[in-house]
Amino acid sequence: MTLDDFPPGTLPAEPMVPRVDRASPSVQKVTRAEELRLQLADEIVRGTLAPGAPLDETDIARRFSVSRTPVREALRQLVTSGLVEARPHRGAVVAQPSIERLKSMFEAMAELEALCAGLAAERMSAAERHGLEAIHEELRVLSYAGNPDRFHEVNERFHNAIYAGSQNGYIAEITLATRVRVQPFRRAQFRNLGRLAKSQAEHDRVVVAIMRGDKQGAAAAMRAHIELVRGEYEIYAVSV
Amino acid sequence: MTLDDFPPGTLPAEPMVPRVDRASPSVQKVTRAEELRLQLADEIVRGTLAPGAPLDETDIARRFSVSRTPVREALRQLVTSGLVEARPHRGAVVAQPSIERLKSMFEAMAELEALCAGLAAERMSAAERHGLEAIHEELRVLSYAGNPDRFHEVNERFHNAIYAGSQNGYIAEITLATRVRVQPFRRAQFRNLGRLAKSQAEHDRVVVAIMRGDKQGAAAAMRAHIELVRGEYEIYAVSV
DNA sequence: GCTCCAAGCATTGCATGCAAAGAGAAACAT
DNA sequence: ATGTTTCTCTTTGCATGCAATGCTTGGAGC
Repeated sequence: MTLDDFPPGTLPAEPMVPRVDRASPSVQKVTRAEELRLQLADEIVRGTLAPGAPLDETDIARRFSVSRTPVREALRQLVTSGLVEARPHRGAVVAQPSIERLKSMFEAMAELEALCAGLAAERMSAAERHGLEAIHEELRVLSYAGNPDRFHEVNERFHNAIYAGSQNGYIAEITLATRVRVQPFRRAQFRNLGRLAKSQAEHDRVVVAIMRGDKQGAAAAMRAHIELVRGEYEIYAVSV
Repeated sequence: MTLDDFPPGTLPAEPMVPRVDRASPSVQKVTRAEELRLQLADEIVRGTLAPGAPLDETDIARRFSVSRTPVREALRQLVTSGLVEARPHRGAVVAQPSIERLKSMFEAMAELEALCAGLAAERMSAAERHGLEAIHEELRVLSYAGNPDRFHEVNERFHNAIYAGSQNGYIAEITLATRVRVQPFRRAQFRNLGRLAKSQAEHDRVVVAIMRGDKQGAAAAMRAHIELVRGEYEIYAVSV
C-alpha cells in the first residue's frame, strides 16, 4: 500500500477566502481561471449557487465570456478543494455531501477549532491578545445592535484571529478550509438575536480561557461553542 | 471541405481512429490527466522527484507523450493538494516548504493522528480492533526480520487502520493528506533497526490504550509517537 | 566596473476544434 | 405496459496554435 492515491478533494493549498469585492482594480494580476475559481467559490459559499446546482462548463464559459479551458481549470480546483463534485459524463454540481459526511466535517471543525484555541491560549502574543479582545468587544456591541450580516463578518474575523494565534499556518489553513466547506450548509445561523447573544457568551468563555493561557479550557470552550452552533444549524443534505 | 460543413448530428458515429490497445486494458477507465497526477504524486512522495525539482509542462508532456493540456490539469491539482508549487512565469517545482512550514505540518500531523487515535479508542468495532492487533503483530515480526521497506508498508496500514477507526471520513482524509504532504521530507526513517524496535514499542502503547478504550491515553501515546518519529527524521528544507 | 534599461525569448494562459464516451431518449419487441 | 436495445447527442477530454506576460540577458550609460 502506498500513499500515492490520496483521496481527491483533500485540501486547498491556499485558504479560499471568499472575496467580497471584485471591483477592486488592485488585483489586476489575476488569471482568468483564478478569477473564476474565486468567483464560483464565493457564490457557492454564499449560497447563490446552492448545493446540487449544476455547473455546466459551457454555460459558465458563456456567462463569463471565456473559453471552456479556464472554466475547466477552475472547476478542477474546486473539485480538489471539495466544494464541487464532478460526476463523470453527468456534469459537475455544487458539492452535496451526505449527512454522514456533513457530520464528519462538523466534528472535524469542532476539533480543529478547539485545537487552534488551545494553541492560541499558549502562544498568542500580547498584541494578538489585544486584537482578539478588540474583536470580541466589537462583536459584543454588534450582538446588541443586531445586524446579522455585519455580525457574521466580524465573527469570521474573530475565528480567524484565533487560527492565526495558533502560530501554526498549516493548522490555520486546514481549519479555515474546513470552515469554508461547511459554510454552504449553515443557513439561518445568526437570524435570531437570541443566537447572537448566546454565541457572544460562548465566545466569552473562549476569550477568558485564552487570556488566562488555559489551553484545556480554551479548547473545551471552543469545542462546546462549535457543537452548539452546529446544533442550531439546519443541516441541508438533500436526499441520497 | 472540413468537418465543420456537416450539420450537427450527421457526423459519422463510428470511431474513425480505433485506438491502439493500451498495454493494460484494466485501467482503461482512467483519464490522461489523472494518470499524470497519480504518477507525478507518486514520484514526489517516493522522492524520485526531489523537493525543488522543476516540473516543466513541455518536458512532462513530451515524456508522457501527451499534450500540455492534461499536464497542466495534473499540475494544477497537485498545486491545490500541496505537493507542487507554481511560481508565476517561472515554472512549477516540487513543493519545498520552509522549515517553519514543515514544523507546522509535523505538528498538525501529530495532533491529527492523536485525534484519530483518540476517536478510534472510543469507536472502533470489535472487528476493527482485531484487525489493528493483527497488523500490529505483523509489524512486530517485521521489526525483528528487519525489512525496512516492508515495515514501512505495513506501518502505513497500521496508521490507516487507526484513521479508519475514527469513524470520521473527513478527519481520516485530512490526516492522510497531511501524511502524504510531509512524506517527501521523511527520509532515513526506518533505516536502522533500533528505530524499528522503538517504533514498535510506541505503537504498543497506542494499541493498548485503544483496546482499553482509553481516549486520552491513545491520543497521548500517538502524539508522543509522531513527535518522536519527527525527531528522528532529517528535515530537508533546502535554503530560503 | 556597476547599474539600469530594453528587447528577446521562454513559458504560461487561453481559445478553438475535434473525437470519444456515456447518458438519456426513442423505438422496438415482448 | 414494461423491459430492452439502439441511436443520438450532450458532455468531456485532449491536441494544437497563438497571444501575452514577465524573466533574463546583453548592452549602453554613468
